[in-house]
Amino acid sequence: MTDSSIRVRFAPSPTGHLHLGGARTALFNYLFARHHKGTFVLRIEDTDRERSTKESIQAIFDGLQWLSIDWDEGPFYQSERLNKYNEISRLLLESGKAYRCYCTPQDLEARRQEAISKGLPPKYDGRCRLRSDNPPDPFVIRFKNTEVSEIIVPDLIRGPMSFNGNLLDDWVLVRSDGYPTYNFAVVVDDVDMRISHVIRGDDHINNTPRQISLFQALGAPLPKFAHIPMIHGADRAKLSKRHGATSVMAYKDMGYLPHALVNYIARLGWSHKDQEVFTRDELITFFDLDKVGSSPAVFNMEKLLWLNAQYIKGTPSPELADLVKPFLKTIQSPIDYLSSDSPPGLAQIVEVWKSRSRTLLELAESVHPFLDKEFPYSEHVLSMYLTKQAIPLLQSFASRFKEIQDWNKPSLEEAIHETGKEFGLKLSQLAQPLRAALTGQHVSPGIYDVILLLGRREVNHRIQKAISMAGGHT
RNA sequence: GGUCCCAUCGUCUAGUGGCCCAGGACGCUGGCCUCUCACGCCGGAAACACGGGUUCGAAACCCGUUGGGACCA
Repeated sequence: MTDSSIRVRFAPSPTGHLHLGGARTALFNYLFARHHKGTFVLRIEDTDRERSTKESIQAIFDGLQWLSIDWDEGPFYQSERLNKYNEISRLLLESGKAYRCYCTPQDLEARRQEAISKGLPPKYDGRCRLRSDNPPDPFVIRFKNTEVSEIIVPDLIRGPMSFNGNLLDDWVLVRSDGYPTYNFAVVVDDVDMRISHVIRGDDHINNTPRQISLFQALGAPLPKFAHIPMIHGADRAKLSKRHGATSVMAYKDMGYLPHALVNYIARLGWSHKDQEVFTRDELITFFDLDKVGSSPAVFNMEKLLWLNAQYIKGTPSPELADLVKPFLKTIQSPIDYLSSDSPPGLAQIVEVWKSRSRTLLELAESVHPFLDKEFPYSEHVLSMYLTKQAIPLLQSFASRFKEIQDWNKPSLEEAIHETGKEFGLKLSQLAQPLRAALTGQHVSPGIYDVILLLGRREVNHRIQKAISMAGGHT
């Protein structure tokens, strides 16, 4: 059941990757459509032949798909709708609402400079308006703008915005190569696709008065406008490449979960009471334009990281194991287990690490020593724990572990406890050298988890190796 | 330069004239938990850009200033 009156669109130009700002615009359109049971249209604005690429179109699809932002109609390509624009421009020409202009770019530029030097606004003077001849020279088609003193842009987010109508000129609808200009194609399509709400970045605000006058010339009903604020970098300028990763897919590669990213960008400019974490259904249920703010937001990686950690913790370990697989480093020397030790599954290893990882990349890094006999020892571990003094302790662990019949937590606890008694050391003084020997790091999950995961044979190997490293170190 | 937009803790935000000497979240920080590190839990520091109005009352409404941003060229 869709309410046919609500129709929105996401209309990216395929001139690069899908960036965070675009993704959020897409998301807001998507959420608005889903919330109101309307229709979400995807339209590719590829009339800029120089800059539009097939790769960019694919990048948009990939990004939206990864974020699970699906659309109902399209993708429509403006490059395939040239006939439509021609038809409309011909209609406009015939009804006298547009005219051919034969002024050359050079003339225009000269007149523009002149106007600027006289302190006048550099608008087209309309000199071709009255031309009735139709020479075979190149021409553009201009909109015959009817001057009004004021144009009001009604906006759902900011309220009415007032523009000085005298500053609008007879702008170009169709270029000399027959291609529509951005403002022309947008309006033709929004009318044709019966778009009810135009939700887009506020970098389009200044285009809106022109578009409104075209809607009116076309006798089409005005859609409702909602200009959402930009996402800025830390320097408060519009997010761009120099702010680092802005491509949605870069976040995939960095080990972010798509729902965490969606959750994060949803909360940039929009809020629902004090809630921070939302399921997709909650987003759809709670989202509406009246809760979208009007001031720009600064992108903050720390908060995204926190949200991602929340989502990682909340993901069932078997599922997380599948997600982390593409991030796993190549295993040089797989751990071999005794037949009595059942090799742990990736999910079990992930389980003990997921509250300690903020990204899948971190998770993969952490998990690696549990899959590979080859793992690095940190400097800190080498100098602090794998020293000559640690050798007797490690030897004691080795021999006590050898005695253990059933390789389980109670037996291990007892063995470690006995070792502690022997050396007069507390658990905290025992666990660190052992952890160092077993993982090469001074932080890890609980020591019993580590021991159980590695299995009897590997634990013994690692202790022996640590002993020899300690002997050769100092 | 012109046009337009924006302005609550460092950051994301709640706040729609009295519930606000401003609430939540990230980050920072003190503590608890504890074999380490996380997680979790409890606490803390931290903001209404400024100046005028309007009003019995202003973070909220109006005007101006300042600051930031976007678009156009």
